[in-house]
Amino acid sequence: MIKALRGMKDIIDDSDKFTAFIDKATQIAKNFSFSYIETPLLEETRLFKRSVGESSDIVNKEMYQFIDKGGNDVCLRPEGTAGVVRAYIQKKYDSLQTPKQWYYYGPMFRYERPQKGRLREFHQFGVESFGEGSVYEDVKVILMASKILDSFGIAYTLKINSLGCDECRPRYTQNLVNFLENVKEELCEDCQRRITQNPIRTLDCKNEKCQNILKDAPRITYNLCDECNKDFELLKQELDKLGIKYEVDTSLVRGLDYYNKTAFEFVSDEIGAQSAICGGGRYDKLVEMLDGKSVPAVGFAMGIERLLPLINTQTKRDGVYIGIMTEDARDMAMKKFNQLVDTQKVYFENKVRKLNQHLKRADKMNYKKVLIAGEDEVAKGEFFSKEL
RNA sequence: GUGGGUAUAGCUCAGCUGGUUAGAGCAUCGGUUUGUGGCACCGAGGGUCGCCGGUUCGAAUCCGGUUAUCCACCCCA
Repeated sequence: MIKALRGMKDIIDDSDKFTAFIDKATQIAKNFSFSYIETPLLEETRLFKRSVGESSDIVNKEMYQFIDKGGNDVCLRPEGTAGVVRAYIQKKYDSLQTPKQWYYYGPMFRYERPQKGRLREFHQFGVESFGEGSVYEDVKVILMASKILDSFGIAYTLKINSLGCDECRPRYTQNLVNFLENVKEELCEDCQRRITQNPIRTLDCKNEKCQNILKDAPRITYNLCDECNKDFELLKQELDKLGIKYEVDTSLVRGLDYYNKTAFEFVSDEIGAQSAICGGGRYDKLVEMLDGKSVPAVGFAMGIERLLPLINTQTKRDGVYIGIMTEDARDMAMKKFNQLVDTQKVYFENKVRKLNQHLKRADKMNYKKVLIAGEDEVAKGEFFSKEL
C-alpha cells in the first residue's frame, strides 16, 4: 500500500472544518479591505535565504530544496511572507509606494521531524500589509487575527513583545550576550550554543536552572530606543482600548530573522507542545533586504492544522434526501433532483430501497428532509415527504 | 538531528507465564418491520497480528533487525 509521505496528511475527516475556517477567515480579511494574493509554491532558494535568514533553522535544515531540470536552485516555500514580498517588489509597488493589503492561504513545507501540531506539509492562512508604518496598522492586524479566532470560539492567550529596531536591537543583543558570557559555565548546553546562534532564545529556555539565572538577564522592553518604546506603549494602549487582552512576553522572539518592533503570538494550551496558533509582527526592512525600496510592513500567519482541533462543529441537519422504492419512480425523482440541486444541497440515492431503509439512511447521513417515491407516489405524482 | 513509547478488523483496544479455529465495543451492511428514521434485538462481511529473520514440537505472545507511527527536545504555524 502506498502511503502519504512522512509528515504529510490528508485533510479528510476534518475537511468541513478546514473549509469553514478558510471561508470565515477570508470573509473577515475582506471586511478589513484585504485582497487575495496567490504566489507560487516553488521559489528560488535565495529568496528564502535572504528573507527568512541563513542562520535560521528553517533555512538551515528544514527546506525542501532541489535543483530543477533547468538547473535552478529552488525550494518549496517554508513560509508565506517571502513570496508575497517578492511579488510586491516584482510588481513595482515598492517604487510606486503603493500600499497593499493581502491575505493568502495554502500549503507550506518544512523538512522537520513530525510531532503533535507539526507537519512537513501544513497550511497557513496569512495576511500582509505593506506601506503602513504606524502602530495602528499593527493593531489592525492583531484585531483581525483575534476576530478570526473569536469567530470560532477558540480560547487563546495573546503574547506581545517589541523586538526593537536597527538602532536599539543590536545594542540590546550586545548587552544580553555580555550578560550570558558571564554566566556561561552555569547554562545548559543548548543555551551555551544559543549565545552565538540566537541569544534571545535563551530567555525562554525550559531548563529550570537556566531560568533561575536568566530571570536577571536584561530584557528588550527596558532597552528600547525612544521611538520603539513609544510605539510599544501606544500598541498596548490601543489594544486596551479595543478590549483585546494580552500578555507582554519579553522572551517572545519570532523564528524568522526579518521581524522588528512589534512581535506577537497567539497561543493555545490545548494542543500540545507546539502551542503557537498564530504568529506575526512587523518587518520594516524586509522589502529592502529583497532589493526593493524601503517600505514598512506587518503581517501574521495562522497554522490551520493547529486550529482544527480547537474548532468544534455541531453537525446540523441539512439538505434533501431523495430516494426511490421502485425503478418506475426514477424518472420522477431524477427530475426533482435536477430541479432542487440548483438552489440547495440534495442527495440522490441511486439504489432502490424500502421506505424504512431510506429513512434510516437519510437520518444517519444527517439530511433535514426526505423525498421518496414508490408506486403510489408515481400514480399521484407527489412525493412522500418528511422532515427529520 | 537527539531521546522515549507504540505497531492485532475501517476506528478504539483486549489477548496472562508461548498451546490448537485471533476477540470485544464502535462503525458498515442486512434482518426483525413487504410504506414511516433515531431505540432494541438477531445476523453478516471485514485480519499476511507492520515487515524480515531467529529460538521452539508450536510464536500475535520470547529474541534480533528493519520500517512506519506517536510524543518530546532543537525549532516553529
